[in-house]
Amino acid sequence: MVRVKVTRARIVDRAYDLLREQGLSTLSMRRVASDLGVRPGALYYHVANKQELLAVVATRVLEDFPASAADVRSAAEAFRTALLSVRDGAEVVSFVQAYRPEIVTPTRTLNRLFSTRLGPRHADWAARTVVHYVLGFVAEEQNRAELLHAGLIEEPPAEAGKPAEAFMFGVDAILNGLPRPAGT
Amino acid sequence: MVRVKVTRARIVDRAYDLLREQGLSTLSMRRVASDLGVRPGALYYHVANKQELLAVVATRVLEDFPASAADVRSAAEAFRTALLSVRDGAEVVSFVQAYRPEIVTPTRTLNRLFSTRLGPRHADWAARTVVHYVLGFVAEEQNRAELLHAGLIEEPPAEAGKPAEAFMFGVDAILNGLPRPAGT
DNA sequence: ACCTGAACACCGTTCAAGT
DNA sequence: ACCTGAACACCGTTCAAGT
Repeated sequence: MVRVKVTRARIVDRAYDLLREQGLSTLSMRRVASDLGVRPGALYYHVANKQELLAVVATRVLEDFPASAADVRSAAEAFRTALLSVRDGAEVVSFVQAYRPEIVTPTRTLNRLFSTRLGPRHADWAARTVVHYVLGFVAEEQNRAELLHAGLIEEPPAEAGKPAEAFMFGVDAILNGLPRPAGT
Repeated sequence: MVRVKVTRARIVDRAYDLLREQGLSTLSMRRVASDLGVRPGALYYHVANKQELLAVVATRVLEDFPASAADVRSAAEAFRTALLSVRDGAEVVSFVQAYRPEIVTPTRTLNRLFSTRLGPRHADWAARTVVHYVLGFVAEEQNRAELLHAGLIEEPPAEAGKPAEAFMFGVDAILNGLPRPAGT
């Protein structure tokens, strides 16, 4: 690559593109550095470490998530879409959620949506339930895609076809319970 | 360590103990080898690669999950307990779920439990919803614990105190819907 | 202020050669 | 059959020294 001036913004740009196109396994500090035509140590003048870089990248992954989603179903769907816009998006966001929870903006949006009908404690739990479900669902989708891409597996995603339908089934379950409810 | 004969079983034992005590970041092929007093390459005579090893370790993590859970709530709780019995348990199982889904036995147990009141398609989706939720929930718990242990974070788990209660709130939501239901 | 050079302490995996 | 020696192609991070 061309070796222009290295800036924090260019580091993040390159890291984001690397993640989008090649996935988490190719997103290394050394690779970002060499793509920018610079030695690995140079990056540490602009970012504290890899985790901080990942946190900023996660922010970008979630940046076109509509903060003003009208309802929980569409918020969940938009969250999944944002995660799928990048390879290994769920894994990155999942990690960042532990490291810097405030970066996972869908949690706040969901919290607000639930607050209209639940108390603060339950709204918080409900928001986190949806977030955990979405991250778990998409993580499996993407992990399988990566393994398939790496040739370490060959089956198509189990029952294939309609992951969007299976996904929404889970969201609806959280909201309204499973079809034909019955306790325990 | 003592350098007895290396066997597949001893490799798995050491890997499992390493995971339990030190977490995924210390579980390396080289570390397992040196603990067994052997060169890294020797392991590859007994296991194909690290992923296969992780799959076997995941089996052990889930081995005291009671296959005969009586209801979904206690199955979910037992699943979470099994994941928590080892550091980074959720991350390992989450990966293995994409690599070898059949190893994640709670999916089958849940499927069976749901089959008594749902058709096969919905029972499958319902089981996967619970599995995704549990993996997402525990992954956050454990990631935060690891970051805290590494000194990369210092807050206690957000609202602390009762993760078990928050966890069950989510399980109950999936089963019966949120408190005071209301579509979308 | 910003970057290089060079090191430190690691990875997973392969494979000829030894026993 | 099982393991060593040694390599290949990597990691993240630090830090004196240069400009």
